[in-house]
Amino acid sequence: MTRERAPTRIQKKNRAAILEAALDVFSAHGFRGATVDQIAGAAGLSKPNLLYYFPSKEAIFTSLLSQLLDTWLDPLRELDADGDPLEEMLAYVRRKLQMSRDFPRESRLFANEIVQGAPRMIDALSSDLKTLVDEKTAVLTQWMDEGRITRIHPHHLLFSVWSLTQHYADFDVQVRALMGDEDPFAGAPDFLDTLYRRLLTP
Amino acid sequence: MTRERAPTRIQKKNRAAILEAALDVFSAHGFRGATVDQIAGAAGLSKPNLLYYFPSKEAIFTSLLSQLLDTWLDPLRELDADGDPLEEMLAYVRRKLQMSRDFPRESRLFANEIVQGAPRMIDALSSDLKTLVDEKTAVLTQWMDEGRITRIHPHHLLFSVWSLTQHYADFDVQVRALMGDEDPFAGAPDFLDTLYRRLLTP
DNA sequence: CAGTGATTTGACCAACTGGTCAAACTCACG
DNA sequence: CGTGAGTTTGACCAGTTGGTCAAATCACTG
Repeated sequence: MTRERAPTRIQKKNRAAILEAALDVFSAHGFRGATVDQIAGAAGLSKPNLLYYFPSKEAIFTSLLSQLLDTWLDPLRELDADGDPLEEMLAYVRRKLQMSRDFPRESRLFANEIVQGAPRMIDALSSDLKTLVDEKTAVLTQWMDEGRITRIHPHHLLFSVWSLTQHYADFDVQVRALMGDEDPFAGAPDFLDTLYRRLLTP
Repeated sequence: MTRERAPTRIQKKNRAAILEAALDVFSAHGFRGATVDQIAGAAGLSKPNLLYYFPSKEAIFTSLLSQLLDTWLDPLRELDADGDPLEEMLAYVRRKLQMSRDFPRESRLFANEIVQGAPRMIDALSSDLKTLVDEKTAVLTQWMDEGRITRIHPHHLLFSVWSLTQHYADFDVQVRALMGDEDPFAGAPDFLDTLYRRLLTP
């Protein structure tokens, strides 16, 4: 009594192609700046054909968002309350920086959306993300109470990790325009390691 | 033999109203997401009337950009090579944070543009901004050579200031969704002061 | 207060965009 | 190899958008 049939080979291939193309286009132009035609073209489909797989542009976008948000938050989820506080934070920063290098489109997709007021994400932010952040700030606070890392405002500490790492993905053009040939990701790990070591060592 | 007449009272008033409205609308929706009608409405003008003052949507945008870029870079310009290194940097961070609090629209305007590849700003970035950054990184490097602040990559240091401060403007919705009632700008100055004091003190 | 240049507007246009639909085509399976 | 479900498409539509233009209105100057 399956409510929906299993997806066919073609469905799987095309849905994947559409989401991949949509990530490309949405992250580069934002929701409004992207056109269905553009996405269809990038996915190698005609516009009506694309709309056979997704009911609307909005549906593609939200499908993409909810699919990616989980992955995006994984590095924070891995922060282990039982590990060594300083090493846990340094490892978290490293994971986050790697995501900025390896998945800049995902970063820009979220950046675009949030800068414009996150009209399609605000619910996820104030539920899923908030829950996770509340949980992890509690861990940080405990570490501080135990005197194992410097006492600083835990929210601002998390924001600092996000902004410092995502900056390399979101503001990529600017970073590259100013650094010339030098690879930003060559010096960034050391810089961030030094920064958080000095900030967090009590 | 004036090539252009002096602007009339009405011209001054309307041009200013248009740029103010354009800042509002562009910063909230990005270039493509903003409509001329929206800007005209916000400025209290009809669309054709607005286009009497600016030849196109593009012209409004670039006019706005070039007008604001100068102000936006002022905090960095004020960094004084002859001052005390640590205090100069801390003051710079403070000025930058204040701009994020007092001019979040300007911050988001640039953020929107740069995230999308800065198609209309790339020239300004690689000329004006690059010149300024080259000059100031030289100052930072000298301070490091003199052993007056920690030796770290100067570019990454500047990027860190930008990302840490502008985050509060650009990602305002997210920050507020996670902090609840608490005012982000209450704790931020202390956090950043601690961070840079610890990072830069040799 | 007449005349002239500055300002404002309604009507309009062409291009673009998200989305629909019936018809045509393709594929897997018995 | 026929058949029905799954897939693709050309033609089309309505709403939006950036921009134009001639005509009307307004504001300042002599």
